[in-house]
Amino acid sequence: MNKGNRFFTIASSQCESLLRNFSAPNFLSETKKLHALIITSGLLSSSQLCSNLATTYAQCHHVSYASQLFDKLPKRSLFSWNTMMRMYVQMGRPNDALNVFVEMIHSGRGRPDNFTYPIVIKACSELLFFDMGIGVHGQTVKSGFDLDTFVQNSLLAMYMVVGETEEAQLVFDLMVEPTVVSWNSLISGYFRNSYAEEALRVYSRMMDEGVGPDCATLVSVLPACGVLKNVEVGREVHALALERGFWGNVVVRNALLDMYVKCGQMKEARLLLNGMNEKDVVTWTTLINGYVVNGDAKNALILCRTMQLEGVKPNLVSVTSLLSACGDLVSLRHGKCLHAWAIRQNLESEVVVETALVDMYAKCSDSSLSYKVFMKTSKKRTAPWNAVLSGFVHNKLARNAVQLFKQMLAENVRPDSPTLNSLLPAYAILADLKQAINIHCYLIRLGFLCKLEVASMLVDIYSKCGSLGYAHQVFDIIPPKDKDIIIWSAIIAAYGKHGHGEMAVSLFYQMVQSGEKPNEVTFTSVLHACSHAGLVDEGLSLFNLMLKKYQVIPRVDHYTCIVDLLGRAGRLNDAYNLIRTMPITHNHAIWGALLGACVIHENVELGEIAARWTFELEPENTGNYVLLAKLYAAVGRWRDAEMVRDMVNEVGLRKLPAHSSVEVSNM
DNA sequence: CTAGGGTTAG
Repeated sequence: MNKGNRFFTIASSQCESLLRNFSAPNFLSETKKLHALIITSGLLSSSQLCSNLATTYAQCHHVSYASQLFDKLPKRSLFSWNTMMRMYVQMGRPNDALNVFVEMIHSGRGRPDNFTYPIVIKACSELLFFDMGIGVHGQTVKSGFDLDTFVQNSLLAMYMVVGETEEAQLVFDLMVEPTVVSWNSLISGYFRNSYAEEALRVYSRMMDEGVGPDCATLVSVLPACGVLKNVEVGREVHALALERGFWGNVVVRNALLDMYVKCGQMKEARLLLNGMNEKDVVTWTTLINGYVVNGDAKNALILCRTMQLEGVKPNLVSVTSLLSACGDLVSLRHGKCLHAWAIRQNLESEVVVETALVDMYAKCSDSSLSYKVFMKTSKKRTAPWNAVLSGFVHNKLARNAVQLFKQMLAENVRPDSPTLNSLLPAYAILADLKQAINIHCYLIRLGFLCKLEVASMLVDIYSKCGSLGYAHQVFDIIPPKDKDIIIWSAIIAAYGKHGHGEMAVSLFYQMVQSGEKPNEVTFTSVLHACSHAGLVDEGLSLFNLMLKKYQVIPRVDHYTCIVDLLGRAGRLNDAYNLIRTMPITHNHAIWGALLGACVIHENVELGEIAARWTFELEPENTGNYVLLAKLYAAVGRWRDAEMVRDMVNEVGLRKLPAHSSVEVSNM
């Protein structure tokens, strides 16, 4: 042996024990040094050491060294197979993990064990490889590993991920001793598959059976309390968190905070935040977003300042929420500030931020900027298209919306239900029958027509186009038992709009008979139908029905319909008294209804009162001046009529220009 | 060595 090499050699037993200790990513450089030492010591020929080195590299997440060494191994231990697969799953490469698994099976060089299956099953569920997952499940049954708790838990999780809740429940029911992990998977799985009630039921069963919950339990059950707005159970969980010492976990605290937010308990949420001494960016963002979704955008922006003052930087999620707040406040100034901030933070090319920016500019009525941001986004995702579409419709740029939708199809971007929810109102604005038939055919082809909200919007579109026949056809497609209050209201409004009062009223009673409880919107539609068709008695009795039987608190538009009804019947004083005695504040519409009636019945005294109110409440509407002039002319007061007409011209000059169109250039 | 968890646009 060469004496000079003595200091640089190392015994293979030493290597083995060192390698065993280097089993985490932060030992990568040590592993590399040891690797070099093994080579210079001539120990690489030892297959045992090579195997150890490969697995250590796998545990250090060094894919290329691990796989190079692993591929050359003459004999592979089960441990090394498993470690390779786990490395790939942990590195977010489940596909490669499955390739290793397939190689293992086909080469006949290894038999999967109870450690292999959970890794493989996890890879299947991450790839949504449902069929393969079932196959692996079958293999576990054949080999008897399906009785292993870890295997069962991973199977349960996989079935939940792919949406097979019944299969998951079956796995759970067959477990001899489900652990807290099994219960947690069941709870969060039901929640993620939108069975929130079931999630709560499982939780209470778990508590009844005396299974000790852990942090994950609380974090799994709290979102279910949130969507169900079940603050009672939420408070119980809160108490449990304090009692069992889970309060120290920031994730639990954030989940609790979000539960209060989702239940609309903003005061409690705020108190909770104020009482926390450790707050992370998620804590703040949860409350900021809470203010936004609970309609208090102003406080969201204020809270952002507070957060920054406490030294916490907003993240991508915070910015999207805050941009939404700016849209709600129609505050272009704040929105632009946030846009600039997002650019500085290099967040502006994140899809969620881009989408939020498009949406914010649209809500602030700046369609050009909205479109400009959209042009810079990646056009592959549906979300930015939806945002710019809904923005166009929001700003009444219906033609642009339809044009953009066609472009979207030309570029093979797949529309989803939000796309249609944004787009279809554009067709209602256009009121173009040919276009309506076009989109109708398209919806049939894509199978979107079975969706109730889509059908309801189509009813509205045909109604706006003046085609009651088509509207009714669409209405009839929906089976009676599936018809909801929205589609009923749409068809009632359609008939009402075109003066078919009797039909509207008849449909209203059909709806009641079908077991649907009319709401304030339905009553608005049917009352409007009555006033439009002059069905005075019918309208009054329906109004009575609304107050007495259905206990609907009337809004100003209900009163407007009644004023219109009474007015048409010549009962002008009754109408006037109703306005004066109703328990809510009047608006321009109700006085407009009275003014219209006064013109028909040539009542100057009340007409002047009504007109004065409309001028006050709606000074830019020239129609009211025209009505008053018409009234004066009808009773022969020509000079007064002339004077009012002159006022129209003055008002007309002050009128704002109509919305400008946005140029949709070729992309 | 293996299984379960929170905030996000339209």
